[in-house]
Amino acid sequence: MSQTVDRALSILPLLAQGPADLGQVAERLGVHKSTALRLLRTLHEHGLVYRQQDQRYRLGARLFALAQEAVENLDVREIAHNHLVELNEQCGHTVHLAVYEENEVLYIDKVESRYPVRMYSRIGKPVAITVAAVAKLLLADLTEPERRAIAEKLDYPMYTSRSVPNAGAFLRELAVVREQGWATDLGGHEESINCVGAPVRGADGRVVAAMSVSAPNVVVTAEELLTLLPLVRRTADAISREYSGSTPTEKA
Amino acid sequence: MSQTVDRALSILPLLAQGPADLGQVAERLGVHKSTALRLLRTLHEHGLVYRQQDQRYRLGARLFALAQEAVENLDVREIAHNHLVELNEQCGHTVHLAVYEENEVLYIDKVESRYPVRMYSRIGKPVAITVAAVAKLLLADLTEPERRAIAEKLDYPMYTSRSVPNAGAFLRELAVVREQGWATDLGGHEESINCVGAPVRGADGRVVAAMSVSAPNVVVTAEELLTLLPLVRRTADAISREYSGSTPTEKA
DNA sequence: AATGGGCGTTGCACATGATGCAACGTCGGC
DNA sequence: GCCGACGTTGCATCATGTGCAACGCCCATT
Repeated sequence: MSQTVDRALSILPLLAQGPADLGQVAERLGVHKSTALRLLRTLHEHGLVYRQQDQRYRLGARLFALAQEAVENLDVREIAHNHLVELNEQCGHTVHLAVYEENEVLYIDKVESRYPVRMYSRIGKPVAITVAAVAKLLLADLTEPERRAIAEKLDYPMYTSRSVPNAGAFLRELAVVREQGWATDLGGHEESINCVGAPVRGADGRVVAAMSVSAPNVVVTAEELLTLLPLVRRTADAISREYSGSTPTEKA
Repeated sequence: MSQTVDRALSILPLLAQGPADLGQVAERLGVHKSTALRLLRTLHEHGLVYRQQDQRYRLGARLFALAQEAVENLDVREIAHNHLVELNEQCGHTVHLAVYEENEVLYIDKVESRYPVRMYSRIGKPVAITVAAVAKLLLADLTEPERRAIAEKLDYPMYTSRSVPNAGAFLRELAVVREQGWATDLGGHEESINCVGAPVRGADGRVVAAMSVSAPNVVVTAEELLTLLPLVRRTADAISREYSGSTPTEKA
């Protein structure tokens, strides 16, 4: 809608692929160098873009700060966190919390028992939306036309032989999930990883987030993991209750 | 430099404080509602801003993705990570990696032994720049006028009685750090936490990052922590060597 | 040393595109 | 069922962003 801003913002994903110099930015934007320069300068002033010694531009530190503040303002996450930790202590497996937003599903919290490292490497990454248990839970709550629209737009990569293959299968899966109120991913993303998940609901019953427990085959079989389902659902329900009770999105 | 983009970008930190509706955004920007609307729409198209059910705006998911890609493009971090993990396995304490950028110091990696949770809660957060060991290391490498300029611009909050109190003390501390090639923070940020840090240098000798080991008094005394200094320096030097050797910022 | 090319930068004239206004539509509340 | 608040739209004005061309700088080449 606003050409100037549109161009400026287009620079960000461009730089996300790696540093670039002024000429490259101008070319890929299809504008004159001087125009690109002014846009970059403006981005720079706001800290979204950083200029390294070789004068090339890359994404700046303020982006982290913004993403950080953004995630901290999600009250679901704040409420859920203690419950996730507790669940992790009880079962020992990796616990995820995710939300749906604008055709994307993203993790907003994670508690991992065994490898504490590189935790943030998942946050913000595109979730395998067609197979992940949390994605199914979040999409299953949309209206039927919404589900259909999204299902048709998606790609269905065959991560494994058990990945959801196409829109039809996905919609059927969503119907099942919607009906039963929980979801699984049994080796659909990585052959040896299984997940069980349950939805977190707001006061109006709408799904506001989804959580899941993941574990590799070598630790527990899929059947054993499924025995955790009651525990997972209880945890999700506890979060739902607390979230509904504490007047969501009410503070400052 | 570019008014339109400048206004649009000013919306982001504004929303970082919490969701806001169109009127609030327009007012705080000092522009007409219709102008704010178009800016928000453009931000929305790029996924930087999200519109929740109550029509209020908040920061969007794409920010996470961008911050994520940005951090992955930092090759220091990639190279350092294994070394940090190794160090953590040897000493058991929390290990940090930080860089300096545009008057800010930020953590770009962290390995925590005891509480694997909420790791990302530190990433992107403003580091206590006047007291943190990594901050001293990074600032100590700047030129004298740069150091002076920054030292005078900073605030010197007294987190504890041992916090660095003012610009003069800070500059003296930086001189010491610059001289000795390592830094500490002994209860300057939190009364019971001590840190020891060492710099990571590029091929030209400039400090490109800094790392530190942190531990609470109740686990090890400051003196015991200081015995780790050789190990910390060895790790930092190993990272420096690998970073310098592998032709930094050279791939794609 | 001297020269040439590449890249970032600046000032400027032009007109495109951003701005504020006022009017309309819609939703929610007293 | 009316009133007020808020988001939304079309439009006339002109402020602002745009591309051009010229400059200066650094590095690489001979």
